[in-house]
Amino acid sequence: MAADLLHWYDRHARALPWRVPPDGGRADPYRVWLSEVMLQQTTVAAVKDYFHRFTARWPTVQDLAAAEDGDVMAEWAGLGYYARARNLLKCARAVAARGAFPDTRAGLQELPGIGPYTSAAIAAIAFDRTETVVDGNVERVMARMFDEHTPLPAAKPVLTDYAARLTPDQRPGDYAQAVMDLGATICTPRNPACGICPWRGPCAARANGTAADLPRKTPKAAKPVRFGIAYIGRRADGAWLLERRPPEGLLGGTLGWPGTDWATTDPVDAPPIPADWRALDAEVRHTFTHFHLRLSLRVARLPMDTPGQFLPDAQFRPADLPTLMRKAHALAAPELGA
DNA sequence: TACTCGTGGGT
DNA sequence: TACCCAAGAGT
Repeated sequence: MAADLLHWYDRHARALPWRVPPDGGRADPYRVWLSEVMLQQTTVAAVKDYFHRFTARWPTVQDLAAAEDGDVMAEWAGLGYYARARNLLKCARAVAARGAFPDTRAGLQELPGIGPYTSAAIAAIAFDRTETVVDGNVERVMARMFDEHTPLPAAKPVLTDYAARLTPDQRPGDYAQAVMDLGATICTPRNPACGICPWRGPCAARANGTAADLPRKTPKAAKPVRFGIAYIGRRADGAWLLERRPPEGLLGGTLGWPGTDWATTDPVDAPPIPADWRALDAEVRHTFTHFHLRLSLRVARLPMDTPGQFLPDAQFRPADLPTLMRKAHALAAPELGA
């Protein structure tokens, strides 16, 4: 069964920057690790440019380990789930200190930001270990192959067991990528292309006509709306009033505009410094994983003797901000002569 | 176990 | 528009 999938993969593998060349080039553990962390809960299309920028700027794990925290956070800005960037640096420094990546799944999983999926992926792809990767694609493929109706996430252990049963001991890295590619291109969440699937023969859901209904998932809670105010201040010399957010929690470690907490009740105006703050009519609407945010904006031109942390205009790039803060800047900048 | 943690694209 | 979804990890 695995041979059928590998045969399909050999003919349909997509050209992705982090792939091992099909003619036998060696997988670079650093690039495999970097790509897998970036791909956590993130689409291939979103990752591509980030991967190229990171590898161009930091070609080895030693280079990344020596980078400044703020530079890495700025380079990651816009990709989301910023704990990944914080853990990326921790992991790079741990690997640089020990000399190289561990070459076993257990060793890899001790590192920050490397969990059950990523450890298996690196071990299989970079070190040719027979390990089973279980991501969202694999869960969906296994739920259909075995017509498993138990809803996720409760079904995860059985789906993992199914996946392990099918894993071959030849070409484990290619096989891992093949199952994920199958899920991404054929065994898709909606309208699966069962007619051209290399596993259409053994697939139980295909036989039972249930493929499109699997995997089942427990319903998610509705997202509440939260409200807040952000203050975009600019000094007479063009410098911007910005702050580094605390290293834990939402947008932890990223650069952003000072502001109120985000609560389900109307925010109380609380400027970071006294000034002639002016409210903008437009608000930023942004959706996070578990709530919607409506962010009101205040802008002010600030005198040169204003206390606080200012970033000179020449060093300020909106692209260094997370998307929410970038949206706020886009609305406020025209009001501040930028 | 269940929750937290971003963002952009597809339908 | 309002969902759903994406190569999950940490707590």
